[in-house]
This record gives sequence, C-alpha cells and structure tokens, in this order.
Amino acid sequence: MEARMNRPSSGCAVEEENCVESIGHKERCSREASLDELESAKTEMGEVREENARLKKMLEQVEKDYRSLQKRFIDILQQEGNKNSINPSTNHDDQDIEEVPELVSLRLGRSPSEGKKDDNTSSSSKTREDEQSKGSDLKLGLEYNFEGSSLEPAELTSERSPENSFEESKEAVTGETWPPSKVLKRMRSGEDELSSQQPSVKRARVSVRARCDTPTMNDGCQWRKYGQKISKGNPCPRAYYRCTVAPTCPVRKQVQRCVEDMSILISTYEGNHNHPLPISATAMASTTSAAASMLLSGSSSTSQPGLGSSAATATTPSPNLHGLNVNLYDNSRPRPFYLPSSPSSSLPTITLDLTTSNSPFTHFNMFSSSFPPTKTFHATASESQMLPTVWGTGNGYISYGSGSPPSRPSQGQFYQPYVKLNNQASSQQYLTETLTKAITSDPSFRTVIAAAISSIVGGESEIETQGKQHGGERFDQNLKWPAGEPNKAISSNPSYLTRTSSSSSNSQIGSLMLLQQQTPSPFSVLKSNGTTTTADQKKEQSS
DNA sequence: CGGCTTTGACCTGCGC
DNA sequence: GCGCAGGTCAAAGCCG
Repeated sequence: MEARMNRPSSGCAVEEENCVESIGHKERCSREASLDELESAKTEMGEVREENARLKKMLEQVEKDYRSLQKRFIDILQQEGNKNSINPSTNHDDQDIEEVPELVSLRLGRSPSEGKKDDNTSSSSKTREDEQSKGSDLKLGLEYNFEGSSLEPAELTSERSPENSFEESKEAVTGETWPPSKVLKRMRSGEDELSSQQPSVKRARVSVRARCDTPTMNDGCQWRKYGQKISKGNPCPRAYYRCTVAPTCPVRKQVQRCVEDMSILISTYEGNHNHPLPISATAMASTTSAAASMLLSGSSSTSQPGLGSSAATATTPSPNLHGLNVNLYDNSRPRPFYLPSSPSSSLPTITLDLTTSNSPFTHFNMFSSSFPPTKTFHATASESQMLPTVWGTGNGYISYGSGSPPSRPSQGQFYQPYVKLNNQASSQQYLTETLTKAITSDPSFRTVIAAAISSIVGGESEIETQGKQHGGERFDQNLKWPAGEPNKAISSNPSYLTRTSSSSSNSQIGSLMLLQQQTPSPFSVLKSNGTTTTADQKKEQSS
C-alpha cells in the first residue's frame, strides 16, 4: 500500500484509485460476507434456540407425564401394599419400589417372594388369590422398580445382578419352573430347591403357531438341537432345542410342523431364561412370558365363575378399557389345529396363534383364550399407534409399525418403519391418560404393555449397542437407567411409551402395535388347560 | 478344533 | 408288571 502510494506516475494514480476501490470493494465484500455469515449464524442460532426451546418444552412435557405416571404407579403400589399388608410376609420388592425413583428397572416376571406367596397362600380364599394374582400381574406385567439413589452401584449390582435376576427369573414371568419333576431329578440341587418351592401347577407352556418356511422360527435366541422324535399323530418329527445363550439356561423349546398345515410351525416354549437375553430375543421371550403369566394368573383363578362357560359364547360384552376397546369374545372357535401332544400335557399351555387372519382392525389381539373369555385388544387407528409391536412372526424379529402395514416385507426382514409423527403434547397427554387407565384397570393389559415396553426399551438399547455387544447384551442393563439421572434417562426416551419420534434409521418408531408377518391380523391366544384341551384336540384330530 | 446336528439308546411316566 | 410314548442323553459325524 505504501509502496504504491509512493509511485510518481499519474496513471498509477488511477490504478491506485482502482486499486483502492477494489480493495475497498473487497473489504466491503468481505465485510458483507462476514455480515452474511454473521446473519446466517444468527439465524442458525435462532433456529437452534427455537429447537432448544421446543426440546425443552418436550422435555418438560415428558417429565410431567413421567411424574404423573410415577405418581399413579406409586399410588397403585401403595394400594397393593395395603392389600399385602394383610399378609405380613409381603415381598420387599414393593418396598424397594416405593423408594424414591432414581433408577428405573423394568422387569418382567414375578418376584421370588411372589412365588413363595403363592405357595404360602395356596389354600387361601379365592379373593385372596385374586388379589395376589392382581399383584403378581402388576409385577409381571409392568414392574417399574424404582430404586433409590442412595443405593450404591455395588448394591445395585448386587441387588439386580444377573445372578439375582436369574433367581428371580427362575420363578418369574410365567411362574413356572421349567424342568418337570422328572427332569429336576437330574438337575442340580439349586434348581431342586427352586422346584421344591414351586407348585407344579405354576408351570406353563407357550406354544406359538406361525407360518414359517424355515425349519425353526428365529426368535433371537440361540438354540441347540438335542433331540428329535417322531411323535404320535404327527408324521413330522418334533425337534427339541435347548437354549444355549447360557449353559445353565433351563429353557427348552419344541418345534414341530402342524400336521394339518405343513407351513405352520409350532414352537412350544417351556421355562424361563435365567440369563440376560439378547435383545433380539427379548421380544419373543417377553411375549411368551407374558402369555404364560396370563395363563397362569388365569389358571390360578380358575374358580372365577362363568369364565369357562363364557368362553363358549360367541361374544361377550366389550368393556371399554378407558379408551381402548377391549372386546371379549371367543376366537378359539376356529381352532382346529394341532397342539403338540405331550406327556406333560398336564402343563397348561397357551397358544399364540399367529396364523389366523380374522380381524380387519389394527389389533392388539394378544391374549385370547379358550379358557377364560378371549380378550382382544382392539385399538382404534390413533390408539393403535400407541400400541406395541411385540414381535413379528416368522423370524421372530421385533418390529415396530404404526397402523396396519400397507405391505408386508418378505420373511427375514424387519418391517420398514413408516413413521407417523405424532408429537403433540396433547396426544402424549392423552396417551398417558389412556395407558395409565388401561394399565391400572386391566392386569392382562399390564402384561401386554410390559412385554411391549421391554421390547421397546430393549430395542432402543439395541440401537446403542448394536454391533459391539450384539448377542451379549444384558437385558437388565437395558432396562435400567443410569443412576442419578432418571429423568434424563426418561427424557432421552421421551416417548418410550408413545415412541412418537423416529430417532434413527433403525426401525424404531413411535407407533406401537402388534404386527404379524403373514397376516396383519391379530394373533389369537388359545389357552388350553393341559389335559382337557389336549384331549379335546386329540378327539378333533381323530375325527 | 469347537460347535452343532444326527440318531440310536436309555430313562421316566402313565395307562392298562 | 408291561408296553407305549415322550423326553433326554451322548457318541459319532459333519461343517465352518
């Protein structure tokens, strides 16, 4: 600049002017550019602020919902506690639950004490049993275990370590003890102790009928085939599988083709996983557990008058479950299917039939039964978006969708999420209200919701752990939020009931419903009470 | 070589 | 007590 000014020529002066002009222009340009950048940055900041404000609002809303639910849940627990206070040997989980929530643990399954209670009170009155079954339903259905912040991590792990979870889960969920007495004789003493605590009645099988071309239904678990038998009445051999996720896992399943329709695969699950499940298996496990627990809770109250007879009626009045239309009807009528005959047919068996397509609705047709009246959760369009897909059939993958799927993917694929963003606070509020009412009023629905939630929460965790921990995830870890930031944890899942936002490319979406792979219809659950139903079906077969 | 499947033998419960 | 059927075991073979 100075050198140029010192130049003597006039021409240079013009150049200088041009130069100065150009420099000034450049400066102006750069200033303008920087101003533009500033402006855009400001705009961005404004947008970010708005976004932040929106998020804050959402967070507040979610926290509000959370507190509301928490309050109601604690109320319920207190009510349960009042009921249990009749019995001095109430379980301690409730007390734990009533502590200030700091760490949320969703568990499916009854607590050990629950099972003991059952033992202790097996001869008690019906009402007592009903109360207990309600309580156990609550536990097995939707057990938020709020653990106090005062607990040290070590305590937490000691309380909720997988080993302890094992002990719980051994008696949890279905309340069943897997190994039949004859098997128990071969098993270790620890399991013997367990079995001795369990009445043999508290066992259940969950039979899943689904159309599947593959030899087995991929339910996410690892199975090892340990035997195969030709069973009477079915030319197709029955295969015996043992869960190999954990070496001591007592869960076994039998797989057999339906004699009447070879495309239908019947998988019968027995026992409870005594280990954290791979995420991909939690959906099936929780669903079958929920089904079994409902079966058991139903069978524990077999004295309910009119249930058996009402099952024969075509339709029973449909209570409106606080916004969820719960139709009670018997869809066990069209059930000429092969239920795996078994020497242990004394075990109550509940069948999840995923092969029927008898309803045009978006369904939450989870627990139907030939024993008590079939319970079908019909969800209206908006409600169905809130309802969970517990698992898809066929390959047993978890799938989340909203509304009736417009098209079904081929087997082995996840359903493609088609998101219906429904992020309004009002709908969330409505959802909260609806679910709370439903949960508090219907034990079966609690069970269903529990299965769904466990699937969802597990699925969420799968996003985070995908790839690095696959197959080794700890289910209980997935269900626990980090200590010290419960609300944050909840808030980070602002809609883990509604799942109204699609946060990733994963097929985790907000809408929750039950899907079927083969048919977008509900799966009906046929509950057979061991001997009677099996005998009936044998008659059907022979005829 | 380890894990899984296959398959015949064995065990157990139940009905007659 | 015997036979049947379901369920399990475990050795052998297969496969990646």
